This record gives sequence, structure tokens and C-alpha cells, in this order.
Amino acid sequence: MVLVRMTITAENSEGYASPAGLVVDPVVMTVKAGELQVLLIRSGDRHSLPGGFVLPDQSPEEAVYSHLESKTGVRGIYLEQLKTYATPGRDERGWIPSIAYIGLVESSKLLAGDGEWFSEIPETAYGHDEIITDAIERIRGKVWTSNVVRPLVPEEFTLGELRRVIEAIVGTELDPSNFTRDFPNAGLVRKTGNKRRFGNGRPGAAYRFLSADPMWAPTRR
Amino acid sequence: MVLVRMTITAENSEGYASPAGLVVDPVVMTVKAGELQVLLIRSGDRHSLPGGFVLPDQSPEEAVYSHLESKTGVRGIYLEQLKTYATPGRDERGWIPSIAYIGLVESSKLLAGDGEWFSEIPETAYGHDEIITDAIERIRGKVWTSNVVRPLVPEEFTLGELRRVIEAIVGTELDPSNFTRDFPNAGLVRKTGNKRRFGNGRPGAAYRFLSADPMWAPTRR
DNA sequence: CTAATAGTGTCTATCAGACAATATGGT
DNA sequence: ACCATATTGTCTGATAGACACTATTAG
Repeated sequence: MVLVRMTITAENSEGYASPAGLVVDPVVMTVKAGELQVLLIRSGDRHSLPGGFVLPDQSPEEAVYSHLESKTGVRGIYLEQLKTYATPGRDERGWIPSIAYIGLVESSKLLAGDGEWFSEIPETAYGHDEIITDAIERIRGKVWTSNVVRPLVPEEFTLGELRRVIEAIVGTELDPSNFTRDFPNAGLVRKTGNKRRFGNGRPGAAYRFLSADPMWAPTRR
Repeated sequence: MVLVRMTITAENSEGYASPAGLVVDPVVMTVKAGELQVLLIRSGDRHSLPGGFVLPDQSPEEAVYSHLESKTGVRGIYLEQLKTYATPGRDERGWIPSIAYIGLVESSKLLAGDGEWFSEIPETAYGHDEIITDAIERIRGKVWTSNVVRPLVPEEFTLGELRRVIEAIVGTELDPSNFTRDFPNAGLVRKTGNKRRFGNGRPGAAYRFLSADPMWAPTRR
């Protein structure tokens, strides 16, 4: 039995074969039910990242925000370039490099019905499972020294609230007292002066992230 | 006066405009004369990274090694993907995304006459100066916690020798005694038992990197 | 009362920066 | 003798992990 596939091809004005297209794929993650989850859309009988083709004269950033919004309703988030995947055969449609991006968003920001959150990665199209694995690794590395998790907590939050989110991302439990002592020293958050209740226990001091824009903790050598 | 340019275009078998090509650009750096230097080739009246087009059915990695070797004679090095640059207008030849790579190599490995080392970045073509800036930042971040600098020292080296190389990369002086005390603790090198002279002073213990393959220091949280 | 969350304190081990002092080679 | 490199040691302050203990709220 022979497997037949339709592949797209392309040729440039000099007569050489060229990529059939350029796609962008956002790996958008959230923390929901105490777990790190990834935003995927249905793609035939499998699932895929909510990306798509870049148009001529469009920057990859424009394209990735546009596909993400039209397919899932997620907008106004920060996406950072992760890596480009262009191994031959990765995309069965043809020679189509994919530039992957990462971002975090509150799970409630999902508006359109096409997107769904997954904590276990289902079968994916276009080799998207490798991209997701890389994305999780990258996000884990940035949690301690940058304000990446900001979109996952309210404007004001307690340190316990923040700790639960970080625990979900890194996948391990953290000592609450050490976390309260140490995290504020990273220079990413400040006390607001307000109190805030999280769960049933004693209300705690409310904190804010210093900046809504991407920011690294000071004093990394 | 109107500036006229030939631009390459492409169309795929579905009738849509597609990238005119895909290029790969290696940022190969060395330490020479106590300075971090970048390998560039002449490109008309400017300079550029020794990269080029990816062929159909070729992986970007194959392509980047092949262009690097044919243009500069540099071979057998490790290249790591840095970032992809695809802003419209970046490459005046047309819609041509560039996947950039980084690598380090001993300056003596340059064989072909087309390549040259630069410590000050000259005027570059195709927006390559931005790529070079990003590459330098990335390499500086990896020096402490990985064995990236291995290609820049002999098989066996003294800690002072290694320190000079790292100083050149990060651009600051390091305390010799603290460096000898601390660097071996990172778990990337081991004493060989031999002695080695570097410069005119007292001979020191010779060290080797544990692995020739890319490796991170253990115990990063 | 108990359970849940918040916060302080304490102890120890490790690490980083500054820097003194000594050791071993060349010229 | 003097310079360059190598190495050990010492001090101090910061940091991280483990963990005891207290504080404040809901139910």
C-alpha cells in the first residue's frame, strides 16, 4: 500500500524551489486547576497550536497575534519567540518552517470556542508536541528571574497565591515560609499596602508586579 | 532620484505568495587578542555572516554547516539555534526569513580566505548587526553554567588560561583567586594530573572539560 | 475546636566578593 | 631582583533549605 499525500510546493522568480509558506505557532499556557495547561485547537482528528501562515509583508509577530486572536479570542498578551522548527518532513503539507512563540495568559481570557486547555498533551499535528515540550522547559527556566507569571495572577495578589501558580509551573512544592521571605527580594514585586484574602486563611499583604512589561530580576551576574 | 531594487518573489502551488527563500546565518565567534571577535565575509561593499540559502529537503542545520564550511573552511563545530529574523524589509532581496545560529571556534580553524575576524562590527548587509548583538548577549549568558567555551581552549588548559578567555567574552576582569577556587566547583572540568605553563609564571594544574558535547553545569534549580 | 493561610525567626551550609599571603616559574 | 602566573587562606555578607513557631481568619 502506498501512502499518497498532497504537498504544496513553491518556486521563486529565479526558478529555484522555495518554502511553500511560513507559519507561526503560539504556545499559550495557563495555570488552571493547579496544573500547567496548553491552549490547542482541533485540527481534523488531532490537535494543533493556534497558529497559521504569515502573509507577505507581514511580520511574524503580527501574524502570530492575529492567528491566536482569530482562533481562540486570546488577545493583548505578550509572546516571546521560542525557536524555529524547519526539519524536512515535520509538516506533511510541504516545506513550511514554523516559528514558535510562548506566552502565558489567565485561563478566563479564552473567548472563542475553537480553543481548549490541555494538561496532558493529546495527539498533535505538524510535530507540535516537540514544540510544546520545548516551551514548557523554557517557561520553567524563566519563572524565578523574570516577571513572566504576571499574567497568571490578579493585579494584586498574596505571595501564597503567587506561590501556587509557580508551583504549578515548575511542578514541585515550595516551602511557603522561604518563598514569602525570598521572592520579594528578587526585586520584581512590591507591597501595595492593602490586605487580601486567598482561600479561607489569614489575609495577607497584597503585592503587585513592578512592571507589566517583560522584565528580568536585577542583579543576575 | 528613485532607488530601484530587484526583489525575488515566490508563489506556491496553491497560488499564494510564499517566502522567496529561507536562509541560515551562523554567528561564529572566537577570542583573539583578548577580545571577542565575529567571523564575517565580504558581501559587496559590506560584510555579512557566512550563511546562505537552505535547499529543499535540507534541514537548516545541514545548510548552516555547509555554508559555513564552504565560505570559511570552519568545520566540525557545534552550532546552536539563536533566533529567527523575518521582519519585512530586513533582507532587501525579498521575503527571506533567516534562522541564526551561534558557535564558538578557535581562531586558527579559519581556513578559507573569504572569512575574517572582527572585534568591531563593520557595516553589515541584511541587518546582520542586530543578529550579532543578540548572539553576543546569548553567549555571555551561557559562559558560567555550560561548557560553551570549550572550543576556545586547548584540550588541557590552566584555570588562568580559561579565565582569560571568559574575561574576553564577558568583557570584565575576574578575580584570579576566586576563579581558581570557584570554577572547578561548577562540575564542568576536572584536573588531569598534569602541569602546564601559560605565559611566564608558575606552571599550574592542567584541567579538561568533562564533555566535548554541549553540557550544562549540574545543580541549576 | 480545627483547618487553612500568612508571616517571623533560627540554624546551617554554601557561595560570592575582596583581598592578603605564599609558591614557582621566567628574564 | 622583579615580574607573571598559580594557589591557598581568611573574612564578610548574601542566599537557600529545613523547619519551629506564632498570627489571623473561616467554619
